[in-house]
Amino acid sequence: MNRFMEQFMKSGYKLTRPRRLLLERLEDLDRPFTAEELYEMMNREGIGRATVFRTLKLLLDIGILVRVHLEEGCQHYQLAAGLPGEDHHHDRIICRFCGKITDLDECPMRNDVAAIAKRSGYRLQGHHLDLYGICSRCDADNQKSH
Amino acid sequence: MNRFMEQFMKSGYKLTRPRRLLLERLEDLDRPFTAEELYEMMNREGIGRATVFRTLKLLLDIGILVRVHLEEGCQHYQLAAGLPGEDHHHDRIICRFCGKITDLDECPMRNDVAAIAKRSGYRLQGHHLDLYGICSRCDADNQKSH
DNA sequence: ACAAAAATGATACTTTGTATCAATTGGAGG
DNA sequence: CCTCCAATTGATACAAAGTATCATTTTTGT
Repeated sequence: MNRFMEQFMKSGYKLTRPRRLLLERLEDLDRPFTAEELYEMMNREGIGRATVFRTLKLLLDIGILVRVHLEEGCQHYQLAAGLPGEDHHHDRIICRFCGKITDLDECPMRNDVAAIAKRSGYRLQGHHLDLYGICSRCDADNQKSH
Repeated sequence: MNRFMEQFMKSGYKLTRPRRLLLERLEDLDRPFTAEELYEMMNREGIGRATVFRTLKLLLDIGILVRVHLEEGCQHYQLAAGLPGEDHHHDRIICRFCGKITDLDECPMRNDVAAIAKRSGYRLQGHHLDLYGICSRCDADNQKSH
């Protein structure tokens, strides 16, 4: 009976075998995962597709999981508890030509977050910044072909 | 024969009836659209599903379209020419509890873009910033239920 | 231990595409 | 202008990622 199971029952849901197994697996999953990845794990223990997807939805409702939005195969899930407060972010530049992704070393939002939280009234937990452009290499290649 | 059709033929592709019709529709579409939306339009003129998706892919390759990444139903397409340079952006705060979305009135990135472009070597065209948190209302509701 | 309510899993269906392939068409060259 | 053939099309079947239905099973309050 881990912390997720308690939270689950407190929310008024029954703790069944499939749910118990799923919540056990969840403890190890510190990185974002897709529904399909989770389904494959659970299916090896005989748990059906519908149940996995239904349980994912419940966990989102309860707040144990959050959806994170990654460019590639964009529906991912992540433990809400794994989000380290305002430090959770994901900042990068994507080349619209070749798709190359460069992660930003420094977060351009670091000085703005507190002010935005104050003005907006939100308690901020993190962010996701995608800059779009043309990388230097593609830019050079395009110049040549003119 | 509009600018898209010229660019299409210059790239070595045949300008067929379905493609001509699709490129005509494209001229009006200034907002992001999904493949499905485009398919519905084209299908009314008797153009097949496969052709619409194939042509979309070609237009991405050629650079007439870019994919934009919106949270809701995340695969959208947009005219590359419609992107207004560095002014193209989309900044907002999303409540992880109720899903409420608040658009930011001022762009927190406005002062950082030039420096990032310089350091990264990318020619920046726009960005997309999602802040995540709990809105004041959900935050208050959660306090109460403890 | 029992009954009611909740949850399950098999199955069929939906949505958003992709692969196949026989039939058609655009356009380069004569 | 006409012909030919590679490129393209659309019908169809298939795939991946879910969702809806419903008869059966499991939990839990008493």
